[in-house]
Amino acid sequence: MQLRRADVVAGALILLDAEGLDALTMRKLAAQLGVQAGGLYWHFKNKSALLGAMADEIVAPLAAEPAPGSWDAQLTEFGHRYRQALLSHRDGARVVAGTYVTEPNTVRGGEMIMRILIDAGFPVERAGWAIFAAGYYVLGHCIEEQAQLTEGDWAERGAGLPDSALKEAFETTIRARPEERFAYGMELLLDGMRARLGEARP
Amino acid sequence: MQLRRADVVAGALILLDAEGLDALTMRKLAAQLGVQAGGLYWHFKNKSALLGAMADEIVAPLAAEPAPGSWDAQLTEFGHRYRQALLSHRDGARVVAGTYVTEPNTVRGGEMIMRILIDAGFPVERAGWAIFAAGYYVLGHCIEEQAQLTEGDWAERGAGLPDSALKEAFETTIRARPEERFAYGMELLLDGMRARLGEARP
DNA sequence: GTTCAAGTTGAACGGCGTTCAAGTGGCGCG
DNA sequence: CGCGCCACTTGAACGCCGTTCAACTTGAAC
Repeated sequence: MQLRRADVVAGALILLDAEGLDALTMRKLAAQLGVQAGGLYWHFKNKSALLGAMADEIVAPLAAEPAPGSWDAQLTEFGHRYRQALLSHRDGARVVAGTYVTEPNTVRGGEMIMRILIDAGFPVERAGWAIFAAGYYVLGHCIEEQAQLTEGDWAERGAGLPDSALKEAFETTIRARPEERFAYGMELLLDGMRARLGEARP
Repeated sequence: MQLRRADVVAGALILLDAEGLDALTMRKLAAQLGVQAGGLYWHFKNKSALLGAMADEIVAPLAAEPAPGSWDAQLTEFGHRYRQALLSHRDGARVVAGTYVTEPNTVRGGEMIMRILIDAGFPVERAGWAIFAAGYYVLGHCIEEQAQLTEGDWAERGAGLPDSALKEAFETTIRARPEERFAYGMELLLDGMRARLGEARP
């Protein structure tokens, strides 16, 4: 029974969910697929190409059309879809952050969201900047959200802090409902975009 | 001649600047310090503790008092200081992103910026959320900025894209003056914070 | 049934982080 | 001044990693 490229990616995502990114090894993946490690290099030129294919798979939901509505509602929906996609696999955010892909889903998603902002009235350049900014925010937020799941030692980290507003903020922040916290940051950026659009200086 | 903890960190930062994060190896660092690799483990329990100490050193400029002024001017200044600190060492942003530190400079910087937002009228929780959001943005932006320096292959990446608004945005975005692009994203977030403060629903 | 490319093996290479018993050197104390 | 001790270093090993490559096997097309 021979492997296809897609089988390797699927197997890699299963292993990722089971053991996390740090334990995702070419040898372990090969073993799970019933194959020797070297054989994987026929399908992917190296590990990072494999991770790129995994990232594109993770991000696949972004290639779907957004629901009709105002540009800011669509952008919000997009942000939440992005977050959900990243959270749908263990360490998904780190996988996506570590690769720079020009594969189909990533590209389609990017085009979709660009169109939303351009139609709303942003010049191409500003639309690009705003999307990159939002992308950094979502990725950073999700990386931290997933780090919390993996290591149970956030309390320990907080314990290293002296008493201060920082400590209080740290503790309430990491205990907050992540969904709500995520939406807040998203709204901050959206307020900024709305303000600039309203004043015709986007 | 024996080593001190601080000598190890200093040597590590020199090696980082010379060869980048991926080539920062315990063996290479030891060689540069005129020592065997195992010896480093007397000073740091493992590599990630060393990276944590490096991160705190990189971020040291954030422990300084901000110049007097309005809260939003101070926050802007802080963001730019953060960016400059990250850019001041090769791969500095990746080093800082990969660690979670409770060391002195990191803590002092965090307390400083919390105070700015709280004095401006944000409830502690919202101040924390806003700062985390801004932090993700700065880190993400700088990681990308530094990736550009290291690999000269952005053009090649763009070439993989089909013609579209995305391609145009991609190309103009990555060629833009990074300082200007950075400031734009920063302003987006600040607009959001100002809006929420003005309407008394922070 | 033969052919031939697609796919796999198995072994090796060099490098990594980390551990640890054994050694050494500098410093304070008597 | 000399001694002892402990902070620091050695040197070698362990187990893991990504990657390479010549040799082998398979399976489908003719």
